Order: sequence, then C-alpha cells, then structure tokens
Amino acid sequence: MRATLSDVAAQAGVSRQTVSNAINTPRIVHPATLERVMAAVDALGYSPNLHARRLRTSSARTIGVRLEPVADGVHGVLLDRFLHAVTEQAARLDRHVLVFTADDADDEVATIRSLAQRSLADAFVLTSTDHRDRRVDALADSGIPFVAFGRPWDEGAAPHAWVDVDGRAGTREATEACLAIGDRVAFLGWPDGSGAGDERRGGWRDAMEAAGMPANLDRAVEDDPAEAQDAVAELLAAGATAIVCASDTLALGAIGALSRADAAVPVVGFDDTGVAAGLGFSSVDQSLGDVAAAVLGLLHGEPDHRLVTPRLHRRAHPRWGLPAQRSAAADGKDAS
Amino acid sequence: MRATLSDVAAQAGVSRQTVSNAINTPRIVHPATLERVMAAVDALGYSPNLHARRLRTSSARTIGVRLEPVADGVHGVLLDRFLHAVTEQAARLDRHVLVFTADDADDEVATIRSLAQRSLADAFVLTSTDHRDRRVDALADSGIPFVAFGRPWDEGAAPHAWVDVDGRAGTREATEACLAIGDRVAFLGWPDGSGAGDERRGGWRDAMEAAGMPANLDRAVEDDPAEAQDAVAELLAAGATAIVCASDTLALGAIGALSRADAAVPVVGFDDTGVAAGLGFSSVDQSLGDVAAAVLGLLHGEPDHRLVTPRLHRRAHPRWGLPAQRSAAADGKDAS
DNA sequence: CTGTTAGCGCATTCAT
DNA sequence: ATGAATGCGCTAACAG
Repeated sequence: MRATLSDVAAQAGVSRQTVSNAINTPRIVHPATLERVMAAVDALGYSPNLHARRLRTSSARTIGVRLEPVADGVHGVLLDRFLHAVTEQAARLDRHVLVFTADDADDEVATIRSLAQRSLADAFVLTSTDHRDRRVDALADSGIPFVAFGRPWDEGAAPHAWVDVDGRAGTREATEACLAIGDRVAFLGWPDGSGAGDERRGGWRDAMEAAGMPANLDRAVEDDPAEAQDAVAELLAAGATAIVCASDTLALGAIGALSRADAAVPVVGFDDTGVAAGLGFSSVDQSLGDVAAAVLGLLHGEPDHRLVTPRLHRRAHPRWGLPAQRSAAADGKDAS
Repeated sequence: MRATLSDVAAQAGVSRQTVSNAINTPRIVHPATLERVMAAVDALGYSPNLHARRLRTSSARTIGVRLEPVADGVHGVLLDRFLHAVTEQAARLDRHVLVFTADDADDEVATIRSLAQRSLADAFVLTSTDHRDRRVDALADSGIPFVAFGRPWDEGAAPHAWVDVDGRAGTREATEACLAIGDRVAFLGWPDGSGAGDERRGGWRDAMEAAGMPANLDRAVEDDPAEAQDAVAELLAAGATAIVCASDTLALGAIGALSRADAAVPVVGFDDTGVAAGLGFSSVDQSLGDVAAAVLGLLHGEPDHRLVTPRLHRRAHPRWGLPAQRSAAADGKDAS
C-alpha cells in the first residue's frame, strides 16, 4: 500500500504535522529536520493523497475548461492547441485540468457553478468570448475565479481578467513583410462587426498607411474558401502583389484562386494551422503557449490582463508564401 | 455553506448512514424512508462531497485522456472531436475527464501510472495506438484499466480492450457511391505499412472487385497535399472518373489537381474534417460519437472490443463531390 | 520550531 | 431495515 504522512513521520522520527509542514511550508521547519523528512519521503516514495488534501482544504488545484463543439476545423484546432498548452503548463505548476462540455452559454455557466461548488475545479478559462458575453457577468457575480481568452469587446462588461492575442500586430507584421516584395498588398477578411476580424483588418491598414500606400485592395467575405476564391480572383485582377488573410480558411481559398489564375503572389494566413503547414503558405501564429502562460499567471493572482503578440511564421514555398527570411529564425515546425 | 449528509439526515429524521444508503444503494432502504430522504435532499439541495467520497473509496470515477501534440491539423481535429464525445458521454454516466500531456509514450505511461496510483483517474483511453505499442503492454502489466482507440495491429500485443473504426467499410462505401457515376474509381492513399492506410485501400479494392472492375488506378504518397496534387494529375491523365482518398489532407491536394486541370470528377476524403466541409467535398465520417460510446461501454466492463462502422458524409457541390443522395439523410453539419 | 488535538464528509463494518 | 461507531489521510488551530 502507499505510504502516508504517518509512515513518513515514523520513518523520520517526527510528528505527522512536521511532515505536513515540511511539504507545504518548508521554510518554517528546521533545515536539519527538513532534510531528515525529505530523506524519509524519498525512501518511502511518499506522495500526498490528494483526495484527503482536497477534502481538508476544499480546493482542487484544478482548472476547468470547456471543450467547445468542433464546428469548423480551423477554430477547433486552435482551441485544441490552447488546451494543450494550458494543460502542459498547469502540470508544471502542479495543477490539473478537468474538461467538460456544455450545450450553450447558460449550460456552461451552470456546469461551471456546479463544478466550482463541489470544488472539482477552482478556476476556469472562458474561450471564444464575444460581444455581451453572458458568461462573464454570471461568473463575476458568482465570485468564481476565471480568466477569459478573448478581450472584452464592449464597455458594459464586468471588469475581469483576460488575455488576448494582438491580431492587429499580427496582420501588421504580415503586411510589412509583404510590402518588402510589392506595394499593392491586399487584405481578405470578414465583414465588419467581428471584433477579432476588425482588429486584423486594422493591422493591415496601419501597415499600409505607415508605408504611405493606399489601403484600397480590401475584400470581406464569410470564412469560407469558396467565397474567398472568388474575392481573390478580383483582387488579382486589380493588381494585388500579395494577399494578407484574416484566417487560414480564407488563405486556403486564396491559394485556390492563385492556382486557377496561375499567379504567384504570396499569401499569408492567420492561425498557422495544419492547412498552412500542408500547403506551405506563411501564417500568423497566435502564440498560444504565451497565451496559456498569461492565463495561468492571471489565475495565480497577477492582476493584469495581457495582450499577447503573435508571430509571423514564414514559409518559403515554390509557388506561394513569402520568401524565407535572410536571417535565421525560420522554421522548425513545418509539417512532417 | 453546503448541506452535508448529516444535514439531510437531520432534516429527514433518520441517521446519516440511512441517507448514504438511500443515495448509493436505494434498493435496501424502505420505500417510505427513501421518499422522506429524497425530499430532504431536494429541500436542502444536497449533493455529496466528492472529495470525501473519493477519499473514502479511493476512486475518482474519472477518465484520464492524453492530449496529443497537434501535429497536422487533420489528426488534431479528429482527436479533439473524440475527446469531446467521450467527455460529453462520460458526464451522462456521472464521470469526469481529466486531461494531461506527455512528451512521448514512456512519459505517457509514467504519467498514467502516477495518476492511477493517486486515484486521480481510474481508467484511461489510449489514442493513436500503433504497431508494437509499448503503452499497451506496460498498462496491461500494471493492471491499470484502459481502452485503446485503435485496434492491436500485431499479434504479440497483450490482449486488451479496444475500439476501432472500420476504415475498410468506409472506403468501400465511398467507392460504391463513386461507382454509381463512373467505372474508373481511383484510390489515393499512403504507402503500405500503416495499418489504417492499408485497411482503407483494402476497402476500395474490395468494392472494385465486387463490381468486377480492375483495381488498377492506385497511388500512394505521404499525407501531404502537394504530393497528392501531382499523383492525382497522373490519375486524371489515366482516365479516373472519381478519386477516393485515405484522408482529407490527400483530398485537399486532389481538389487542387482538379482545379488546375479544370476537371470535374468527384473526390471523397476521409475523416470529414473542416476542410471537407469548407471545400464541399464528400468525406467518410469516423462516427466518433459511436467510438466514444463503445469506449465507455468497455470501461464499464462490457468485455468485447468493437469495430465501429463509419458513414459517408455526402456533399453536393458545384464543382466537386458526389451528387447528394436522392433520399433525405443528407447534411445538417456543413460549415456555417 | 515542534507536537497534540480535532475534524473535513463520507462509506463501511458491525450491531440492533 | 436502521443506527452507532470507526477511520480514509490530511491540514488548521493551538499549545509547548
């Protein structure tokens, strides 16, 4: 059977409480005793019974994360990566991750309440937050600790911890890279109104204006490759020298248009999904590892939200993509 | 504060143990008392403290699942969906899902051992099992309950519970559908040696032979759209009237080839990912909900492995894809 | 700095 | 069929 606190105490010739202290508050125990205790811990292969600890402390050191239904592949992959990063980094902080599903926002809130009340998870990550997100207010009211992945898009929202990716900076970098090749950099994005989409268009516009170029090659379509393909055909006809896209899905359509037109202008996507790797076009990487780190930081009390800067993942490709950078700092994560 | 067993007992005018019995073994308690107890439970909004229960019983009613690193998008999406299905169905059985990451197979085994020993999870799901999978033997030796998603591909493996998708049946159905349109159905798959890939090729061959057609339009490439594109160009030149693919990634390349060649033959992918929905080609859906159900069934002791039959998700599309079926039973899950 | 006492909430003996 | 005791393993108070 597994060793308990008492076993360690007996082995080390101290009381159970001292062992507990040695483990949880090592600084208040005498160095010599500490060493003896730790030796006993090693000798017995002791590890604390977490159920007992959780019962005693009513806390689980566990983060709850909702698994969203995988609608379109792109979004799904993104959250999957994020979850992976959160889980990996949580483990380093000796925390676990419990996942759950929910039918809609209300169900999610109800489930979170239930998990929190039973101390199965003591903190939560909200993903895919949107305008007037009901979940934020509900959780803030309940006093349940949470961090949103996604900035508060409207004023009225309760103040809360959040982390987001600076999409504007991402498309700005992409656009600047494209400007090194030709002046007429086009943008293919989504219709106005989606916060993230507007940000990404803004980054393109910023870069164009900073370069003194007119930001007039601009199309907006739904996140669908077929629509993208038609739009890009127009952009090419208008003389675009590069296409910066708001998503890899749109970039996929753009590649299709290039292929049909036998054109060879660079395309840059957004999210750096497997499609970008597979087709070999450059894409803006959301740096989900950084997002996860920021989220965990906030859950540990650092009281500020964060805007994480994405990175352009450059890919050189026979037909599409930006030329590889002269310097090093390329690749390492392309598709196998 | 939350109600405890004692509170309910007091409210119902019985002892704590009777309440415990009423909840865990209702059949051994007198119907009248049972009713009184349940009324008290409702009145107080009682729910058992799981930490206490877990401490007492040394079990967590929790399933551990490893989050694999998302290499290529396609694979990632698949496991993501599977995880979602498992989590959703586990919740219905009053079970939770704990996720974890691992660097490699050995690390995964070590982590599973640790989680199992501490009763943080009492059963595990192994995904992406391959030839001579070390994890299977290690877990079987340890006596840790687990189910593999993926059949044992070699003889030597320890006998164990598993669930897999009948890839052969999937491509067979896809091929049969294509045969309704033209005789020269080609297959684009992976090089021999991957169990799943060989199965999928086998299904195509089965269908061709059953129809009395020669199975000679066959190409094998790595799971990469660019390679696929070239191979499909050859298949088209050889007169293919349809392309059945071993993955959506290959199908993506096939679509590219069609586009360049301005051809209009149907393409069928495998996995029914977002790419298939976005581009509108038909694809074989792995029925991960059924897989999840079978996995949970096995974890509950049903002692047989299962082969889940996938379904062809037909999509009608202006340029590519099979014609929609005459009957109903189409759609409902296309990209938004 | 260390040891003693107490109890988190539950399920499992045993009695009755 | 129900009730009384016991302890799962741990940490929070206090006392020494």
